[in-house]
Amino acid sequence: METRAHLLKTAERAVRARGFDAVSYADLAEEVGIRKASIHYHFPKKADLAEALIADYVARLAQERRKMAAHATGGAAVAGLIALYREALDDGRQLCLCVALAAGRDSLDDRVRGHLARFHEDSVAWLRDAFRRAREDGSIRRVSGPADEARAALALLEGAQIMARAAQDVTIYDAATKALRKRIGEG
Amino acid sequence: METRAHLLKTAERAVRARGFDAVSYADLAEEVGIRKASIHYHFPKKADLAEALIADYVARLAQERRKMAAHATGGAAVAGLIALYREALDDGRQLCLCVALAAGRDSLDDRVRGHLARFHEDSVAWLRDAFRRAREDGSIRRVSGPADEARAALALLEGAQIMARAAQDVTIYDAATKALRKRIGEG
DNA sequence: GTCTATAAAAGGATAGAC
DNA sequence: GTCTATCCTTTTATAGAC
Repeated sequence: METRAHLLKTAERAVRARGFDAVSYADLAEEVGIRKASIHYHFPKKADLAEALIADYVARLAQERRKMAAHATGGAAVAGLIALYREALDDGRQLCLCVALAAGRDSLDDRVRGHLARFHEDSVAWLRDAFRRAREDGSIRRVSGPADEARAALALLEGAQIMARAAQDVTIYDAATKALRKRIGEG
Repeated sequence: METRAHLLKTAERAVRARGFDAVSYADLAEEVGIRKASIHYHFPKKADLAEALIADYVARLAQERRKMAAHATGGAAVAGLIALYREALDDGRQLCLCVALAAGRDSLDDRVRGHLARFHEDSVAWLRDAFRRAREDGSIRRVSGPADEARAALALLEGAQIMARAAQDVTIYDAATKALRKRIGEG
């Protein structure tokens, strides 16, 4: 793999597991097998690494969501996102990168904050559409306002991830999302 | 105020705003007005500070919950917790300490992890009882399983805090919790 | 309990050779 | 692109005087 991609992959895993501040160029250098000075060729400042990480992640997630939007019903789309966040948990070892970054120092970078804001807007917009469709096709019971449902659902998934990771136990994620999953029927 | 209490108060605010790794003894020393070496008298290792912080916080929250459990209905108790987490947000500047610590390095300390686990267990147990009462007194609509409702509610509140803090905007917390709040009636 | 002084290590970053 | 070598700063932590 090209070094830059290797670095991004390694850094993402580390940041999602331990937090941005807890990951150093020395850590990355050892894992990737180059010297830490070499990392500065790819990411001059650590803030550049943060920005590359989040840009990459947000783009990838947007793509995943686009794929899932093709699901037959709104309910199936929401169920897909619940499953995606469960996978991302990696058995209680990792958080969503956005949560990991959002929880850390509030002075990361305006570029990072921009990506973070866009991620949330996009996620909420996607969920809102899914809930709207679900209200039409009857695949989710008792949909109130799609916009509020969307924000509540995203908050639920992120919070469930944090609780599950703190306990290193995926079943907590399943318990926290159970009520929402049960509202999703055949349509 | 006694120095130790002053240190704890200052550290809690800083950690909840910026994350544990982003807070140094030098920061605290300046804010509290003593030399950083003096902090080691109260908290020899930084892990000792972490443990004191979380022990303090968990005990305080347990007390707050006990007070709120006296509310007339289960619904009023849940509404109280939603309001408490909203206040704790401090206009999008601070997170729940447990979320701030849980999101950081996974190798904090076994003592800290113990407090973290206990906090979640206690919170969920308290919420489960509130949902049970609400099912009896009719103060929350459509209560499914109280245990799952409890985990979902806690995940929702923590996730809503993170989203609101990332955007520095409390109204996001309100939007995310709106559906739950609307399920709470008079009883 | 708080101070000065200092150690010892880690972290981010740069210069310049190859 | 990657290396060695080096710099500067920050951070945690300790010793010992007051």
